[in-house]
Amino acid sequence: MPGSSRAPRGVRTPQQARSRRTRERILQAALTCFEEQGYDETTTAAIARRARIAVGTLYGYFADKRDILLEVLDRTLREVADYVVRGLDPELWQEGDPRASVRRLIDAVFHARTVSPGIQRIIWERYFKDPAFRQAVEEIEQQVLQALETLMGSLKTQGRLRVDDVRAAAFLIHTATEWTGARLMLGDSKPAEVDAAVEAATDMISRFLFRD
Amino acid sequence: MPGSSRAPRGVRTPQQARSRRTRERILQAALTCFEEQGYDETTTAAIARRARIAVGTLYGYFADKRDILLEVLDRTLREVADYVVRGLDPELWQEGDPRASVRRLIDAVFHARTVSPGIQRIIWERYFKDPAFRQAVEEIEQQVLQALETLMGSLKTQGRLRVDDVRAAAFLIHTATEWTGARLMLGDSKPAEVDAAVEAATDMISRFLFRD
Amino acid sequence: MPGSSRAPRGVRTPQQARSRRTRERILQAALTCFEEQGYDETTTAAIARRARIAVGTLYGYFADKRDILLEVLDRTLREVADYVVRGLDPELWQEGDPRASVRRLIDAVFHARTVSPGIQRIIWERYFKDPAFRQAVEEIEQQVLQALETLMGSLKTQGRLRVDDVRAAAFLIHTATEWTGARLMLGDSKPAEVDAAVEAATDMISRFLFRD
Amino acid sequence: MPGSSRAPRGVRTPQQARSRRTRERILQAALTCFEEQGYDETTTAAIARRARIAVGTLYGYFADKRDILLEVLDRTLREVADYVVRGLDPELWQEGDPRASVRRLIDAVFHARTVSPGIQRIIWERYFKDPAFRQAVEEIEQQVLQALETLMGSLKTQGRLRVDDVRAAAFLIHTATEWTGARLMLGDSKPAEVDAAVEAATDMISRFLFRD
DNA sequence: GATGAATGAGTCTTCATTCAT
DNA sequence: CATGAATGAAGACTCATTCAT
Repeated sequence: MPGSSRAPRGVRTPQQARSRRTRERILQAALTCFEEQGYDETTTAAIARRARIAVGTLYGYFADKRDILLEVLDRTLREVADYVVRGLDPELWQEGDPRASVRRLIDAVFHARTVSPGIQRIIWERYFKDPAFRQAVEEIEQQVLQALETLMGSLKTQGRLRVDDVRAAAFLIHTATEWTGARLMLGDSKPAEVDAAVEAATDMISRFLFRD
Repeated sequence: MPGSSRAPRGVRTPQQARSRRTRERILQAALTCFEEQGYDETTTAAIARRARIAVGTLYGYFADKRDILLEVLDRTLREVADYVVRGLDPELWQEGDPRASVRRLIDAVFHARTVSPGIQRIIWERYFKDPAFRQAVEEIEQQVLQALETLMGSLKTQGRLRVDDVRAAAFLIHTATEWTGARLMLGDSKPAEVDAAVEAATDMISRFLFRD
Repeated sequence: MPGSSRAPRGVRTPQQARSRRTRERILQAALTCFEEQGYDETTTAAIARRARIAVGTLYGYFADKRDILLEVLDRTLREVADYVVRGLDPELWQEGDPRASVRRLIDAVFHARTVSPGIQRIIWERYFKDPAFRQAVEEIEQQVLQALETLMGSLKTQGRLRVDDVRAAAFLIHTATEWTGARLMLGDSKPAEVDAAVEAATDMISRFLFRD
Repeated sequence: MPGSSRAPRGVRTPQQARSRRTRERILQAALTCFEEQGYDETTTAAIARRARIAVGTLYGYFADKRDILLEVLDRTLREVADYVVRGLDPELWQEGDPRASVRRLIDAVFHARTVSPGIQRIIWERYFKDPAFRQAVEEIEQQVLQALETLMGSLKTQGRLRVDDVRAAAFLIHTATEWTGARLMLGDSKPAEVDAAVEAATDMISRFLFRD
């Protein structure tokens, strides 16, 4: 949790009800502003205005603008990760067509991009720029990777997987689908392109994981 | 060519030798600055200083700072694309182990990340932020996609490919390896991770394209 | 007494014991903060934190931050003045070498600088900036001047003094030694410089006051 | 020269005529603002307004507000020091009443306080607050001390001085008169007090230096 | 009386861009 | 064409003080 691991200056840790509500309002306002205008384009004044508080109040809850972003991203990333992880329920992979399961995974990854797309664009924007963001992203990504790895591990035990390095495979699958999904969902692609890519990705990953 | 598609104010098409040399000096200086410090962190004054010209002179050759970046990126992207395309020579795929060819492709894509890594980070940073950049990137990417498609097309004609939608496959392969490579080469990954990913990617794409 | 000459809004005269104790805690906290960080650098929040009270509580006891300083200075000045006045006990001047007595005086003035040096620096800092401070300083200084004058008056009556204007002499001696002491004790002088200055000052004032 | 020993960011070193004039205008404007309102009370915007330039221009010539002050003080200090040094011409001390010479010195020191009194107040204000200022002050003070020392050295050679440690005596005399003068001239003293102090100081220093 | 969250005016500083010389 | 001084809008952040609870 980025926002609470630091506590510079007089950053209040919310304990009272009103305090917590204010903090929430700030984050909500920031989310909206960042989503609509991007990070650099959003001023602290704009966030404050939207949250209907004074600028100074912001600084009672967050060290600086970047600190707010860090927490907004953190939340968004969690939401996105949860979205994907939910699609990895091992039960869903036990029976039936493996290809259908792969397809479901890919759909999940792609659709996860529709959660706060503006924020997700900011994530790409900061990824190589700010090591702290990269770390935050990777930390949460671990959840997804872990789930993928666990799932694949159990499939492998059952002899249903043809993959050797499960860890590397999980990383590769996630990375490949993540960026493909991002480009298609956050850019300005046509639905047909998206469908074709989903289809191809399903093939690619199915063949990668399973024997025909 | 992003720089020449616009013609703001007094932007002249360089015709004289000195003019061309000055333009080159600016781009070279900008490249170095961007590479070392990033786009936002580079001031126009810094570029001018490094190019040993006056700030005002910049604006005789480029409409604004973004315009310089656009051209620097354009060049870098071309270089990167060439690097990859060179590894796609159909001759190399005609004979021998298909897996080795795939491996060569992946190596090429990964190693292409070592060309001006700072600039490439900027590309990721601007990709979703500025449509013009996205367009520039995609325009040049077409070269790679085209080459991939051509290559795969000929393989398919020879019945060596199990892929249906060649276009989608090309896109998918490129996208997947591009981002995987970027993360591993531009972030701070360990060599072992890189090797494992290359290995896994080779498997994935080989199985995607070829029957065992 | 600077703190009580004004009576803003809800400033209460402390009557209950707890009240008095809180007031004391604030002053003590402020003293420490000012001493360690200077006046401008100390925030009201820092004082409150150190006093383990809420910021708002400060304003129940003092009109504003400056008011707190005024009282802290007042106390420090009194302490410093007492220190010096104690060294002016007429008895000590009655007998023995007059030069030794002068020396004792100078030592006292110099050593008085070691009392809350940080606060004393603030006094110099505000002296010309805020008339109220200047007045406070001069008011307390009167004690020292008075003592000096009384002492010198009695010496003069005994015919041991060659000075005409006792009042002006007292002022001059005090002023001269005060600033010389401040520079040497509050700045970053070497002990040797201090000793040399004390020696010279002893000579100067002895010769000023007494016939050889 | 404090202002020129640093050159952070794009601080222009004035080489062209216009540049030099702008720099001068900034310093002049700053001098006036500081003199009238004090340092903290003067905003960079106010200086720019008075100099009839844009705020940004300030930062082309000075690293920050403090840097401007540093140079303004430097100039003022030089002026003040020159004023005093001029009164120390050894010729004036060769003949005639030594007491008259001392009196002239004291008059010089006191009157030097009338040069930019507002700026001088700032010097006292920053003296203990900012080591860089203290150093600047002491550096220039050396000129005065040097002149005093030289003068006293030659008087001593002639056997006209009863002082042993000439260096310490110079420091003491300067310090004592400086602060006495400052208090009387920069504070709000009455002329009578000033006169009495000058008279007493003349006595004190004459007796210190010369045998009756 | 105490609390501490909220206030918001006020500051310095940056930097892409322009334009007189 | 080049120069580089000048521009000035813009933005992040601080902190003494207030006031609802």
